Amino acid sequence: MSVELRHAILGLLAQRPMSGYDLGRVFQGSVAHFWHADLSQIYRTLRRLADDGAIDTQTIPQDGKPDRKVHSLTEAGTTALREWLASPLETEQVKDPFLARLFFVESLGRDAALRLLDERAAQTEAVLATLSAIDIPGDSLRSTLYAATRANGVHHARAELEWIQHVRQQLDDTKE
Amino acid sequence: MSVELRHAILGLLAQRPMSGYDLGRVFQGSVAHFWHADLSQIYRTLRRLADDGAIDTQTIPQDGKPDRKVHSLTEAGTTALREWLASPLETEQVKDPFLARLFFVESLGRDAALRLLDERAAQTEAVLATLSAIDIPGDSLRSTLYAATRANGVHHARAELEWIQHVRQQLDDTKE
DNA sequence: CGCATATATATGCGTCGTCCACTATTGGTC
DNA sequence: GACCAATAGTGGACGACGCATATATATGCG
Repeated sequence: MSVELRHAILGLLAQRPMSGYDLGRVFQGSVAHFWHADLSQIYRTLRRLADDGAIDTQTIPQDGKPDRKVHSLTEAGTTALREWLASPLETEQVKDPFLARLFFVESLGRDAALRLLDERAAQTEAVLATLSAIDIPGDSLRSTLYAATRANGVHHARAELEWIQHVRQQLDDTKE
Repeated sequence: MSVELRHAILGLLAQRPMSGYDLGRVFQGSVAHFWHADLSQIYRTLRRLADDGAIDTQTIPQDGKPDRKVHSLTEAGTTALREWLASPLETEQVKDPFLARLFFVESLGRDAALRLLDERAAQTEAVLATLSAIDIPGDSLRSTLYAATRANGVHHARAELEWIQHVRQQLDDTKE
């Protein structure tokens, strides 16, 4: 729930100072499998972080392009990040559009449910391929944890495929 | 993304006509493992569905309590539901606060990461216990699909626990 | 030459969603 | 008797978010 983008930005800036545009590329790239954010939202959040004194901004003039504003954590920002990291885990409120659809597809009958599962299986295979493609080098703590976030997706994708097989069997036993 | 609460409400009303308050209890209860919604949001969405002519409202006077407004699908509502169910699956944009935390907890060191995993494991065990507790009776298509939505949570909870074990081992091999 | 794309930041609009408060009554607990 | 929860619905405030658009320039493609 509570203002996660703020924390994600603090976390990224703790790793290295960056501009809003840089953050946008990171959210589109390396961390896209666990977080994403719109550029306009990033800039708005950066402004609020600056207002709260959590980040320092250094303006680097460039010719041709607009000024680069490189943001880095202040002491207050570092403290805020640590507080978030140390706070107890909230139980996440689930919203799973696919499961909702599977549940409600009942009104279209068994075959529609099976087709939906096929579609989901294909989608999951694609995700699995994407996540497996990259092998993360290095044995630093950071790269180990980064690899872990990707491995999480792999484990869940496999679980999803196994579950789909399970449901297919259940549906085969269901008359109608 | 796109206006899922509308569709979830259409789906529930297709199963049986209900009041907004009833919907609230369903979102807090039987479907809470894949969707939830605030009462005020439910009432607002019902109003918009009524404006769009997707639902019919029958007011049933009660003594003592406010009138019950029982909503049911119109033909237009049924069509809208079917269209949603038949539309192609969108690839869901992931936002996983836990994975974000795990990635950024790097700045607190290896022990903090291990503690976070412990917390997650406990949380996941609790979810697993809740989901496993209920055995769904019946072999109708609806109850099979409902059981499937719960089984999904079980499969993923187990995958999460396996993944945690995997990450613990990786961290043991990581110096620092 | 025009058009698309990348770099870089920012504003505005509208929706969605959460929290809180309020109305009104019945029934149960301390 | 006072307080709280459940039933049933309504309304406001506010934040988070996504999409479109604006600005300004450089490079590359056909």
